[in-house]
Amino acid sequence: MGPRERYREQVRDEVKQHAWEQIATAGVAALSLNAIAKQMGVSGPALYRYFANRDELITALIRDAYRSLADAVRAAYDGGADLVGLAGAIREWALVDPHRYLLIYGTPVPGYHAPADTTAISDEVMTVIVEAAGPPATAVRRGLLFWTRVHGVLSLELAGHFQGMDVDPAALVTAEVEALANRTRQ
Amino acid sequence: MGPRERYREQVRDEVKQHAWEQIATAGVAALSLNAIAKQMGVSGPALYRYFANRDELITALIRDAYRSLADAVRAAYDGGADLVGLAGAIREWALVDPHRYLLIYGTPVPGYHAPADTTAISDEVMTVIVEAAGPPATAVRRGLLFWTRVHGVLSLELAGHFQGMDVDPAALVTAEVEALANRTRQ
DNA sequence: CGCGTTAGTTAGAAGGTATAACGAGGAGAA
DNA sequence: TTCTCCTCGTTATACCTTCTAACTAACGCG
Repeated sequence: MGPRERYREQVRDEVKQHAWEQIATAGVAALSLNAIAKQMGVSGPALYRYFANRDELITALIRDAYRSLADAVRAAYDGGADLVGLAGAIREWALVDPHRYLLIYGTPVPGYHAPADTTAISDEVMTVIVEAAGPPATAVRRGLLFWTRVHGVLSLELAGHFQGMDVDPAALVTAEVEALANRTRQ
Repeated sequence: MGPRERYREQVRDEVKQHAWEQIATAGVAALSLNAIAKQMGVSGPALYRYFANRDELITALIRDAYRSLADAVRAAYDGGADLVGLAGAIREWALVDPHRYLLIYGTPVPGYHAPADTTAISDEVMTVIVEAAGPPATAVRRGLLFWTRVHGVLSLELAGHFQGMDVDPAALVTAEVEALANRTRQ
């Protein structure tokens, strides 16, 4: 990789870093290429050398978010976590930057279709979950239920729908996953 | 109510109707006062007589959405539906216009805080669910779990995350709610 | 050393929210 | 009935956004 490409990657990373800061404070809707350019001390159109348009930047961010989540889940599993531990790891990851979680699992951007490689990373997460969800006969089913239950609590928590409701989200997630592990009927 | 106010309400309703059409096709992010004005054959600024800004329009839409959901849930309950029936009614309501459900339970608009009356309607929904979730001792808990489970499946379904995954969302919701009704441990 | 790619610039189109200032007309009061 | 005032819709404008086009400067590569 020559110096040209290296510089290019460096700038792309810097753009994404600023983008994450904007998303963390005001959500993806407020993401502005112009504002990022201003922060970086360049003119607006300069960024179009690095990202064809706003969607391509968001796609890159989504890919990175999936990658980060997959790594976190994989690390927890390799560290010996069971389903409850996995759920905790996912929740911790989400709480670090709620908008990052919502970028993946929140309201989809209209007209946006995830490229194949992001769905591949998504499958990677699911694979780990299913692996942790044994016994094999019902692992896929249990993995699916794990996913919907954790997401059910987590997305409502992140969206602030538990506000003033005397709910302990961490305990709720744990209880839901434990109930999943101990139940007899599907 | 004089003719002035009546006309005012009429125009507000017309604006909201166009707004729903836009949201249904392109999501709330693409909601444009300007485009609505064009559709109605008036200039852009004319609409600011009826809605102080874009946020106020969205607030009105959210209120209407909550109202509609509460009515649907209430109607199902009065029609003799149990928890499974209620879940089905909620899902049906959501599928009629996915963006309407996501407007309420999807990624929150940054900086937006729901006014008290919308949370009151939201409580109304919860009250019906808890009523249907008896016995009283664990009704609140079961109502909460009902909510998180149904939302978990529904939001993933609406966001298209089950695409190509061989999942029957309707059966999944039913199974989750039934498991909730038949389980012994919390 | 020079050629060619690449980065960054300014200008500008198209479209968005929102405010200000102005003219026209209907509702309601005298 | 007439007069007054409020409300509505208009245009003009400021400022924001994404994104394209055309040009210049500079840097890496052969």
